Amino acid sequence: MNDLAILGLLDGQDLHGYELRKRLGELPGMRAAISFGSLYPALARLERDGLVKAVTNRTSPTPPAPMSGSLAGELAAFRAHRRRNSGKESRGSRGKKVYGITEPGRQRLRELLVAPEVVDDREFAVRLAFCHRLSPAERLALFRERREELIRRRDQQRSGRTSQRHLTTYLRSFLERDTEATTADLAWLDRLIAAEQSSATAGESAGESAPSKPGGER
Amino acid sequence: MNDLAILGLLDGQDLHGYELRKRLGELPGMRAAISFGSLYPALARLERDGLVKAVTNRTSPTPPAPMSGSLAGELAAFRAHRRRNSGKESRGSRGKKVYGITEPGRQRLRELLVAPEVVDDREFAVRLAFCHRLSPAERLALFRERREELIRRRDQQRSGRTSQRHLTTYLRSFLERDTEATTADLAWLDRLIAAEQSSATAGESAGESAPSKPGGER
DNA sequence: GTCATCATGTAAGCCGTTACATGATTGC
DNA sequence: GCAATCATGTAACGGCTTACATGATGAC
Repeated sequence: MNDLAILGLLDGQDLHGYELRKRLGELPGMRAAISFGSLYPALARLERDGLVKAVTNRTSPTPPAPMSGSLAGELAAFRAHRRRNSGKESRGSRGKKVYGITEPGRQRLRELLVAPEVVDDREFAVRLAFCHRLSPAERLALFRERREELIRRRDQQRSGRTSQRHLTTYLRSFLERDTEATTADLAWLDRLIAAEQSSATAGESAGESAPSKPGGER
Repeated sequence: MNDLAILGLLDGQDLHGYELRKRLGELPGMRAAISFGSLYPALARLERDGLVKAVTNRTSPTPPAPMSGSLAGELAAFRAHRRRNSGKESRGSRGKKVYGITEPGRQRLRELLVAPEVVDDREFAVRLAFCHRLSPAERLALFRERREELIRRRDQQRSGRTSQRHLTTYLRSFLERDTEATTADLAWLDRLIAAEQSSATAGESAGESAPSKPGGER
């Protein structure tokens, strides 16, 4: 799941590890940000496999940081950089190691997005965050797979409630709420699928498969 | 979390590992049953620490298995048992190792139930399954802690939605549904807390702290 | 007598965490 | 200069999974 999230974020823009971790934490389904002890080795592995590569720290298309006019700081960093080693390696102007996704990385991202179902709810949330990289058909398949998982779960809850031996009131109440939540999730998913289908049909007649988003990428 | 679930289940009745695993899987919040490679070492550790102990396989107060009148089987098992070693060790009539909780184990269970908050949703579900072992005050504290966590989460969702950069429609839609779910969870929890408080008050006036269970003393 | 299931364990390996070590940058 | 924060890593450790090994029981 971490690989998926890392590649997904880097597909949007180049980032260095420290920043990447913050974004990872903001992603829905990634409640707690992963630790550096996990992130850096993961990045190293991805780089080794050629899925990401370190790039020079040219200003990103959409600079996320305030970049608060610290010209003096930039210059000092530049001097420091030259002091250490002049231009060798792909480290940015501040010693930050900025990563970008490669073409094999993008391919891998799509693979991970369409990979066989997983039961984990958080995994679905992460996939959803990057599913705009999929084709309409693949996206629909992802949604339908999720739908089947939720239906499976709801049925299990229903059958389980009757077969269950002596439940406490607390647990019974919880299970009711749980079923309710699953039902609501299912309704939401159905709306999502319906919207997707109609936009796919619209795209068909228009000759393009663009989601209903103005100013979409590309 | 596994320790909590194991101790909680054993507090209800004596069980052997194989059966325990099945029950663990049925517990809400324990979507996938843990593996044997995790369970047996855990049980060994708990036994070493004196929190559970192996007991002889006397018939449980509430026999869960069909116990389908296999008298011949029982006898054969008894013979097999005698063949191997006569009465040494606390193994039941079939080689099954049936565990029961000890007094220190019960104490540990209560410790785990009231232990400081965790963000994991599944952990709360497991605690809820066994919270009837807590005093009304402790239970209320558990609920309130959970409530604060949910409120924290909802506020974060609200602030996050505005600060978030370029969200895809998919993610935006998901976040809306997520907030909705959190709100509904919160409402449910509030009902639970209200019910708990009224039953506590009722118990107070009656001189006892009994939950609202029919058949309880006045 | 053989196969599925019940039942208990061990070993190797993956993946993630905490703790530690190091150094640059910036504000005061 | 000093502290806080940014930034990158390594090492030790823990927990869980898969795969493997073993054997009893019960159905046919």
